[in-house]
Amino acid sequence: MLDERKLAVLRAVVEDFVNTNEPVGSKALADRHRLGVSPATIRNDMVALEEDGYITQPHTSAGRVPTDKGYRLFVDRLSSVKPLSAAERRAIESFLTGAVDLDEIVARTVRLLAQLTRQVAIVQYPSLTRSSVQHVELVPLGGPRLMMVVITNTGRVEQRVIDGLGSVSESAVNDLRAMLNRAIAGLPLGDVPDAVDDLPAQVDPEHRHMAVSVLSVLLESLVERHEEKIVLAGTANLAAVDFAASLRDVLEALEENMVLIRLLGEAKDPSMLTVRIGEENFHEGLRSTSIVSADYGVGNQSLAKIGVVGPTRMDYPGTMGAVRAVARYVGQILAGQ
Amino acid sequence: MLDERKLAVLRAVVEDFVNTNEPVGSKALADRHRLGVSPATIRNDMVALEEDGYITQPHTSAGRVPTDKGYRLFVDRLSSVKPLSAAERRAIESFLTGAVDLDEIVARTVRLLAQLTRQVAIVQYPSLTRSSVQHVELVPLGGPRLMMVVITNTGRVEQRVIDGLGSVSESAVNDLRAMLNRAIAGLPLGDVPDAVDDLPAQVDPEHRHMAVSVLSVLLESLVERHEEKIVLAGTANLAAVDFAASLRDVLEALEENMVLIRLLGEAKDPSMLTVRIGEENFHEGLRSTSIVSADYGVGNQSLAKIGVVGPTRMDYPGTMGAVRAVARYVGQILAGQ
DNA sequence: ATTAGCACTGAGGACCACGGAGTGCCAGGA
DNA sequence: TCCTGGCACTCCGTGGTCCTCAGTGCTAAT
Repeated sequence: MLDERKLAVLRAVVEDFVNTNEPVGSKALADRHRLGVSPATIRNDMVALEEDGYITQPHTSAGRVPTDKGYRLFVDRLSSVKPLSAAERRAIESFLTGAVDLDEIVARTVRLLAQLTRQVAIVQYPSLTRSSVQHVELVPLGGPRLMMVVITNTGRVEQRVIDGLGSVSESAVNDLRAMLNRAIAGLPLGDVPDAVDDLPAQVDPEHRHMAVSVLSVLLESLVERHEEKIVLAGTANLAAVDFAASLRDVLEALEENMVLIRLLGEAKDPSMLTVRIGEENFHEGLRSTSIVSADYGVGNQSLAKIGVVGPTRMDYPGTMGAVRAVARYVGQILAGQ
Repeated sequence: MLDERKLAVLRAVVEDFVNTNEPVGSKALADRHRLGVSPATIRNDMVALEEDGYITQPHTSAGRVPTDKGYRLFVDRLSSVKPLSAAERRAIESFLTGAVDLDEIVARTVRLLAQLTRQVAIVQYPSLTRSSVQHVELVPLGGPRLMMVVITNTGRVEQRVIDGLGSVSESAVNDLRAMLNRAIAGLPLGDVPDAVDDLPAQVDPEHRHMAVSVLSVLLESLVERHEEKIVLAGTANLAAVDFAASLRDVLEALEENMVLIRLLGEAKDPSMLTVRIGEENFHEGLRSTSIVSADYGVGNQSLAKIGVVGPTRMDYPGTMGAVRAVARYVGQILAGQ
């Protein structure tokens, strides 16, 4: 069905269309690629490719354009991830070193990725679920209020104000803090709920109310919003593209964090690149975009995802190379923190 | 020069143009507004207004369009801030209550403002400079590393990892923490540098190195990035507008945080609304946008700014009303935290 | 199986005519 | 002196027509 040459034609169509953004015809293909056959032959192959749904004509007497299915085949079988140039790798390093805290690492990463790919970059904050508790701090704020700060081994800090505790004695807070840290310091966050289950029983009744309040806020802060935080950059790059869907729809989709999280989250295989093309995206506004995403993490442990959103007509090998490289470097930086 | 009627004409031109986005002619004005004079008279007034630079014709035989100068006069003298409807005020309240921490307050505020104005909203995080130190926490991370967490009275938390300290003894950390908090808890951040100046001298020589490192990181964290954090929402609303400058330029400007900070920062008068119109913005990409901004804070103390970016052709009274109302509510919420 | 040749198709650009909104100006009226 | 009705003019935008041209599908020859 699809012999070598037909695949070569498809590859050429994708590459040319990505470059020129114009339907590509048989003659142009014969000129620009060394396929060794005449335009007429290419036309015959194109008919076959079109029957199989890999390319399509916008209208009669126009060249061909890849379909989503065509891009899919291209990504799966006809292309390989393009490694970054030395200059690009140096850029990554100089860009990411010197970040002072997690916020800055994430902010720099997302700008970097947007710049490398000239598309919209997305970076998810390291998930709390897979990290572990470094330390819990309790700070009396005066009156009936207390601030709780949870520090994780991925550099992330969650804080909450706890109110309505009645009077808070300094020593009770100290006791509770010590007890808490004894119970959960070093534990993976997933194990925290079990570990604190019987703590209230160990607190003397006078302060049990406070302990219960603190624990409930602690548990809530760990489960509820654990993966919500996402940062974007490079939306200006969208303006250059003309989408089938309106630009507005795309921008709107990008502002809905939950959508983005689901998009990134559906990667099949950790530490692998995932590519979702056009119609494969469940979200209406993103039907004419493709998303390249990858996990990043420390060691084998995947902490979160990064990704790039662009038109289906994107440079897949280059984008995949950039995403993969940035994901690796971020992992290294986080490991060194 | 500019009698009452000419001003009324200018006001009508601005209002109609904002509504329709089309040059407005003398006949349309006479029909839609009760100016009590004929189109011919309006035409004469328009000529005067054009000579003075308040309106302009895109081309002969087209209606008139306000210039930046015209909008300026409209904002300064011809319009008043439009109070929000009861429904809108309810929306603000329900939207902002229930935020658990500063991040969420800011995130909700910016989305709210974007939604109310149907434009791009900007919210700056509360400045550290005007707030004071609530508490400083030092947490040994094991080995030569230490985490420092500074909590301010505006709910903001800054954290830093300090490395390369040699061995860190538990008791030395405890001493330093206590000393630090004695010295600076409750102080405005601006006073911190003076207050810690002579602290190293009080530490026994064995741990002085650690104290110096911690202090330098502390000072750096307070001054360096104090006002950098900014959040955007509603960029999708830009897609509906067609700018003189390209949309790309506007989006690019919005991604440069330093530009935004300067834009917001140039408000003349705290607690007042500031409006910068078109050419008044120093940034190239924002020459065809207007920016409405306001301070928010607790009591008389201004903590930071919020603002809205939209086309010069915007509903100034409505936008100003929304910005003012949201600024006030955020202040209240922060005060209650 | 490949290729050259050829007739056919449809999008897009150039050109043109025309309707209409809006203008400036002038002369007459309050 | 200020306002108004009337009028000729200007120019944009629209819609129609024509033409070019890139690209196609088909057929016959290699």
